[in-house]
Amino acid sequence: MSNKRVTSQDVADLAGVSRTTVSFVLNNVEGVQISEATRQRVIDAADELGYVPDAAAQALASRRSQIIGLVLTRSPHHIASDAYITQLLDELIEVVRPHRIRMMIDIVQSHHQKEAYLELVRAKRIDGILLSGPRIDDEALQTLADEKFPTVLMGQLPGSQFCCVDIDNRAAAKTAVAHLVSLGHTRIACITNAQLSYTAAVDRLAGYRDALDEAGIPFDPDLVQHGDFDMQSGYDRMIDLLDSPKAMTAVFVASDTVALGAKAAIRQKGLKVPADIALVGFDDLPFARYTDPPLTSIRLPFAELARKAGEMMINIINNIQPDCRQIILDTQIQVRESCGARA
Amino acid sequence: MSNKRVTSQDVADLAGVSRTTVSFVLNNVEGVQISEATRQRVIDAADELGYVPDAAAQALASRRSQIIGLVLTRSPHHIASDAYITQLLDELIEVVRPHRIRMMIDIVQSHHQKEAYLELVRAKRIDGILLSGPRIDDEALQTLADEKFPTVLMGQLPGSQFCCVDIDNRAAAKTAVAHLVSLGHTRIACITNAQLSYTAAVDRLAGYRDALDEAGIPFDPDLVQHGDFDMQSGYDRMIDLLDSPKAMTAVFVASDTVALGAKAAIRQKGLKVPADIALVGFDDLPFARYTDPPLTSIRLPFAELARKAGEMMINIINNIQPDCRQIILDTQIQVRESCGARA
DNA sequence: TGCTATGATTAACACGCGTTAGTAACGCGT
DNA sequence: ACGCGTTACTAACGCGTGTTAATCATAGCA
Repeated sequence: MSNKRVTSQDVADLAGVSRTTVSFVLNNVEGVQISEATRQRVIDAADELGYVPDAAAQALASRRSQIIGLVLTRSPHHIASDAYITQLLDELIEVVRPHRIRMMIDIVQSHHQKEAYLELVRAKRIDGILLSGPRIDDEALQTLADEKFPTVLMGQLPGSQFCCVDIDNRAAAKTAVAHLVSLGHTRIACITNAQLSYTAAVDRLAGYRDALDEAGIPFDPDLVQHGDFDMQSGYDRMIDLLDSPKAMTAVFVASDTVALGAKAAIRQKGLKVPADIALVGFDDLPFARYTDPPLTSIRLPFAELARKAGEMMINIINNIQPDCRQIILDTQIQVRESCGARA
Repeated sequence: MSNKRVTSQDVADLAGVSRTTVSFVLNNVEGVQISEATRQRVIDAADELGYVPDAAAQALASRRSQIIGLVLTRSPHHIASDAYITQLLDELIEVVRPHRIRMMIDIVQSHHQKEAYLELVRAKRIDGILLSGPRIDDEALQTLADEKFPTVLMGQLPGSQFCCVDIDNRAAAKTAVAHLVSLGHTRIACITNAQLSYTAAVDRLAGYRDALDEAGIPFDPDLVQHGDFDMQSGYDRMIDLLDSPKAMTAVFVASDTVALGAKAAIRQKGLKVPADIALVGFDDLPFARYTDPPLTSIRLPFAELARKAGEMMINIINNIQPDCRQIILDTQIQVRESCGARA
């Protein structure tokens, strides 16, 4: 083990300058004049020694950890079935990489104290926090707001002033259900993606009602069930629906993952999609076009969401006021066979 | 913003002791005697002030960042379709959390220089590195070995002395194919999970051949296609197989993700699973039991793999020699309907 | 009274870097 | 000779913690 660590002093010695000069050159500090000759000498020396600044020392001196925390406030159970997280992660890493920033990830379980991620902030371990799936009852969030800690939400928190990136869940859900209406369905059930403590679930359900209202179809609470992120919940809630006395010819499931479970339940009951029950999902996960039949869904621009969130965060950290604090991206319906449009 | 940061000095002042004593108490330093009275005073003071040690300062002084890097050496394209990563991540975080360790994640693209993650090590940003999907041609790995940097591989690198956690891909694949053989199939095709530069792909293909050999079925290279991690590749390769003049009654696809694509292709051709073509996957991803028909697959103990890897890493970092350097976990076949056993 | 053993605490240095304030050298004009 | 600005650099402090070596009080023992 070559345990001889190379410090900026070593670089300074080799280049025949002071440590300060090395710092100036390597960090491209503005407003400081360095002759081209010395600049090159320093760079060459650093290069020759393979100098890499110590992250901890840099963080301590500069008060920047160069790390952004990605916090997922969901139970592990949910995480495992959420395929889109990898998409987010990948895009985020790409966006922040040019800024020499790394991603630290934490998963906050509901049964642990929700303030767990506050420690990341307190210890100055991260420069900013990216929160996916904010919950209304999250008190730690208020603390972040009070301290003006750089925060970007993926998802919305009604009435808050947080920067956030999201889609218009309500409009998207309305589009999905309106599509079913346009195909002649009037008895349309709904399985939400999650409990209503998640704002996205509330909004998607509202969109469902909007579409019904617009079509003059009365809302029937018995046709609404609440999913819980994973496939099993979709299966269970669909069985509930099919076992109920209420008849239906279509189901809007506000999550592809949950929809997959629902589809299995429909099949279990000996019914066919879309002949007996038309199905529309939400998210357009990669598997949606490969299911049998392919699943009609709302395409969610994951990559763009992540990119926008990352860029917003970078701006905030660099004290650049973003032009807008709330970014709402467009979605599009992806019509396949499960809704019966292409039967 | 309450920008008055609480330092250990503040705690010391409040408790009426020196900063050193605070450090001793809060870190439970062994071999140092502190009276119970002062110990409690310090703890109370820290509590009252809401003291959280500065991570950077701690890292600088202790030479431990308390961060473990998870490095995925795959293209983003593959990442996005790999649902299992979230499972790994989640379990890893749980395992290291009690040790007050965090996870930093990086994705190394093949077209970037592979040594990218070496910077994490050089900057002492991480205490250990967890590498998923090691590639044979990765030179940076040798550097890590030379420096005895704490490294754990998820997957194997034949001939290397690295600590690693993996399953017996070959035996598992053999089991899967043997199952098809036991159902009477003799014309069994194979679609690998990836190109053969990935050791797992090589091993699973070998297992396929093992099963054929044992059954006395001649190996036909025309029945082998190479997948590329995602569903599209499965779809394409399956179309290739079905378009070829070779007949087959079963397919072993060495990845559930790829298998999903293959299944779509079979359906596209107007064939039925398992009546016309029996299908067996690999990984047993969450969606496997919800496809139509449910997919027979090899259950991969993701959670346990992650746990073992995490524990191994913790041990190495703490200089505890692990009892064994290479952990190979068992897998089990999960028989469902796609193979025809439960038709 | 001295002298040692021990238990409790601290002064002081180290970690590696960013950064402010300040210096030294060098023209250039009077 | 002096002043003055500009360019090119550096001494020295601070970031907040871990840790070693030293200090101080106390008690036991002759």
